[in-house]
Amino acid sequence: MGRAPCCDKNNVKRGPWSPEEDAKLKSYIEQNGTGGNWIALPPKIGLNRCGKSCRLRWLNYLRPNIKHGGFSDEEDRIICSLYISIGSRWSIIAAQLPGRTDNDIKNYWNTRLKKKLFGKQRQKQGSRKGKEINSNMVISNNNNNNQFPCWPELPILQPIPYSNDEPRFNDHSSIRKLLIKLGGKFSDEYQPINEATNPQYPMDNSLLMHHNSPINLISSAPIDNVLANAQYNMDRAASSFTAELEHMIQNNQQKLDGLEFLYDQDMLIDKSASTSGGSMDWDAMNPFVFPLPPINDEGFQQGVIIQEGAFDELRYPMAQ
DNA sequence: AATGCCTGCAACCGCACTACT
DNA sequence: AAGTAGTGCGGTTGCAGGCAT
Repeated sequence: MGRAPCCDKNNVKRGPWSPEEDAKLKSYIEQNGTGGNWIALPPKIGLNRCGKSCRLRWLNYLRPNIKHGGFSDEEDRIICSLYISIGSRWSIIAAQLPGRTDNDIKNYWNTRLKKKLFGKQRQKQGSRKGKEINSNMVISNNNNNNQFPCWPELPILQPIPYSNDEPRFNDHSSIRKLLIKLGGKFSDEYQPINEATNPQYPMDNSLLMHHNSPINLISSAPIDNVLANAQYNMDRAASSFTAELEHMIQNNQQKLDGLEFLYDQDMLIDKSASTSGGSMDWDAMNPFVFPLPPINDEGFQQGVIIQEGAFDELRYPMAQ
């Protein structure tokens, strides 16, 4: 027995919103707020819409300070970096991009960035083609031990002016709380790297075990330290991303220029072994568990490092 | 000009989580 | 503790417009 639907789908309007509906919803929320109950909202306004639909319309389109389209290079870079690190957690990625919605970013990634990344983009010469996106991409030269990509410094976000009664995640503290809320993927308190030896070190077990291959996070090996320091569970994101990446790599005999770091590390994708069609061995996937920077009270102060030039192919897909 | 394909985006769907009773 | 309602989220779908043939 499934749960009761939130509304009678046969008796609510669906599909695109009319300007009149938009105006009603916007006007009401601006004056009265959501009242904390989206389900109860449509009848109050006289809208024959599902509450969820109203919420979505407001969040993705009507609320103030929403930006549509025109993603900047910096935003591209942040999206790519965050996707590589945390996967398709669009709400978290959106929290790093003021004015952007998770839906927008998701669409942008699925329709453009992903294709650019893997060279499938049609050679459509838009105005953005010639832009450089590498200016802030740096490789951590002092990270000799593991050559892990790390995060470029992300901009300190200014809160979006917003006065309604919904919780927002534009400040880093809220983001941090949100991340913690996401099932312990981040520890409640950042602990320095040397606390990796602490047996109480918080870590989701699913990161430790995969395919019955235990990963010793307590080891003194630098890579383990890095993993331990990551403090978050990457199993889902890594699985989806690496599966996708594996597929792409299989279909691109040529190395992905600029993404050599995905190949060059000792433990990276074993291309010969990855042709089985099955899932990758977790040990081989570990390199994709890029350490997300510890989230401290200042928010993301450290960033993923994307090798300089790593996203040239985003801009200049493999010419055919 | 007509047709079919492709792309981008808005909106929907269903599940998971949380709060409340 | 269990059930229910509301919310948030990621994945998917459907459609309109652009493009290629």
